[in-house]
Amino acid sequence: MAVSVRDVAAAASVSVGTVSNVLNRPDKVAPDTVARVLAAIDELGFVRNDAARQLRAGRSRSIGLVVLDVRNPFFTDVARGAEDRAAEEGMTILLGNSDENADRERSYLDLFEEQRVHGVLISPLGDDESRLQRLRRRGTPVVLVDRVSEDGGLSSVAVDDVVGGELAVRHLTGGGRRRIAFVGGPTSIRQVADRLEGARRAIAETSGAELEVIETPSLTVLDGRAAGEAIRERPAADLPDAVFAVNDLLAMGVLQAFNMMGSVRVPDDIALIGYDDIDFAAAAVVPLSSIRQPAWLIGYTAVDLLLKAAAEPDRAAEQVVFQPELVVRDSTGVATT
Amino acid sequence: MAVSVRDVAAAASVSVGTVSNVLNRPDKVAPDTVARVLAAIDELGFVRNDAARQLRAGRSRSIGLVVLDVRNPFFTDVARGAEDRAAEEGMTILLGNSDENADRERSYLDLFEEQRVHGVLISPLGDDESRLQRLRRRGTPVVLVDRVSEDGGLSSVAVDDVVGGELAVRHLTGGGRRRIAFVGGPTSIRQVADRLEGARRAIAETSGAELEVIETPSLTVLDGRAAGEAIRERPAADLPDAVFAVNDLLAMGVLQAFNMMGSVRVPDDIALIGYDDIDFAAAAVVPLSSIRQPAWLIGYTAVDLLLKAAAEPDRAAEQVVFQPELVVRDSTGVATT
DNA sequence: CCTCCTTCATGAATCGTTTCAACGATACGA
DNA sequence: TCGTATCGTTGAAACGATTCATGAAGGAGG
Repeated sequence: MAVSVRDVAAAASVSVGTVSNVLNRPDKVAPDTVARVLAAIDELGFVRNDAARQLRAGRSRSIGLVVLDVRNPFFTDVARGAEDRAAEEGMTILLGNSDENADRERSYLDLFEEQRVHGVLISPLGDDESRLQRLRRRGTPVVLVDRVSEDGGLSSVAVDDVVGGELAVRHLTGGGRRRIAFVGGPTSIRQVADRLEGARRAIAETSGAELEVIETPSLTVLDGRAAGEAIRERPAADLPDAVFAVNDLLAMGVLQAFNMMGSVRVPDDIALIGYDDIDFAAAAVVPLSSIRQPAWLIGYTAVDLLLKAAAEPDRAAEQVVFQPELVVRDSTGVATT
Repeated sequence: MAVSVRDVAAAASVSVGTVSNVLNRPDKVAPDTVARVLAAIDELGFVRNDAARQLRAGRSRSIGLVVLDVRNPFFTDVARGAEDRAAEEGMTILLGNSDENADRERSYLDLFEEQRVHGVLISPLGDDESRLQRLRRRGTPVVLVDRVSEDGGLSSVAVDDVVGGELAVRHLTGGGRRRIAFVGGPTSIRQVADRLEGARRAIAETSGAELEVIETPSLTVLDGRAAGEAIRERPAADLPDAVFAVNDLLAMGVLQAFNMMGSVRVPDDIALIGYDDIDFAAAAVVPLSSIRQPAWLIGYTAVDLLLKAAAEPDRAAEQVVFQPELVVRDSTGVATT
């Protein structure tokens, strides 16, 4: 049933070595031999067996990518960037979705290690890098995505989330807002903690400004909606005058909650800013101000780093940090009433 | 560097065969031998080489899944269902995103075939099943997802899209709407064509009802928004009184366009219904009526069929068809003015 | 005519795991 | 005491592609 190089070799009356050469270094083989082998391949319907290839090569030609949430467009954009860079080298991305769940994260790492992937890109859940360090020691390059290494032991490609948080809140205070609610969580996720830290710094530099933290269980539209509803229910005197949502998904949820009863107007009553600048953000009912991160570029660069690390195993860990950018839209605009 | 069963065997003073048995059939090995081998594995940090395993086994323990759009929550739900069923068998899902692009679809199929995946689940782009038929003839089971096989040659798990289209439009006409716009495309995608067919049938049974088809280049929020804007610009006399969007992403886009200027009220001026019933639908500014499909179950069932087909290669192709369900929310509700 | 290159092709060895026929040891029943 | 199960273990063969040392054939230069 299965057609192997051996069968192709027989059909083309050459040796298996020659078939392999046709496949991998056609220039080293006489043109008419190439043609003959190709014809045999075509006729027999030969398809390379990747497992055998990998076994021989020692490493697979895939790169594992573990993200926190596939449904977040930010991560699909990162994945796309990674895929594009990998494709340039004829490699593939294996996408794993940890869904902010430690067990799932671990099982993907185990899987990738058994697969002898070329390397692992990961947007990790907690702060424990020991598992990743071990992986790296054993010879699998690891690059942190959207997150800086705690102790600099691992390479990373990230955006400065503290600066991002500062940008967001400074924009709000600059627009005259003073009672700011930070919506996001869990704070065990580094990105959340950093953006909060940035928010605090921006608050500290404005007299009279205060920050209220509303922690959410995770970073989805539904959590945002719940948070938004909780805010909406408050007595008017208790309302914040601005909300900084730690990502756009949450922000969209908050916006939906505010809009639902028409009770809270954005930006008139409450200004709203998100983070990530996903496509949906611009297309929201009230176009959403946000902090843009170069998602595609992050993925692209991460693979780049990974390939370099794979080529020179002794290379020191390298940190690439991009700067976030404020994108102003209606949701933090001048009151339109 | 690399630790193999051979090293483990040496460290535990047993044969390689025994190590393999400990890994795969621990009950066939004496308890203290198991312990000794496990200790050696742990000490040496042995990790199975999946490539070698696969090579020996002839097939990988992964299942390839090609979807039209990873960003569509419907497909991530399908993927999740597939993943859950696969996990029950200790298998893995390889997720490929064709992005409605034939080249990408083809390259994923090639990749999966080289990987000797256990089978392929695919939500195919066009109507050409020959590539898939060939794959199947060569021994890789194929199951169509969210789509019925043209000639019954391939197994499939789908939802009756014609019925779904009928349900949607009948609901609109039942609410008194007569000038209905169908938004969706390209019609080369079977799901789109079928839902349109259903819409036409429902129109035919209502006197005075008419259907206008507004074709979109693809099925994204942005396309929906563009279509919505085009409708909004029309003179009032030319407006439809209902829109059936072929999926929720489009519907959300249409809704955003309608809301943006406040010029078109949903459902007062125009009723709107989508398809898929994604989470966002319920959470939209105007909660969206939609046609629910059992996404998770589709994925789960598809893997189930695949596994059966893999177990008995001569099994006849099997078609599973689920029925769609109408979910009524505000967007088609009674006018609230 | 001989030597030295270059170009092509060969086929055995290799990667790491699993499988399976075979075997030694121990126990059991007759 | 002698078969005969049963249990645990062994080690070689196999999976299929790639690599690489080896060598054959042909051409150029002297």
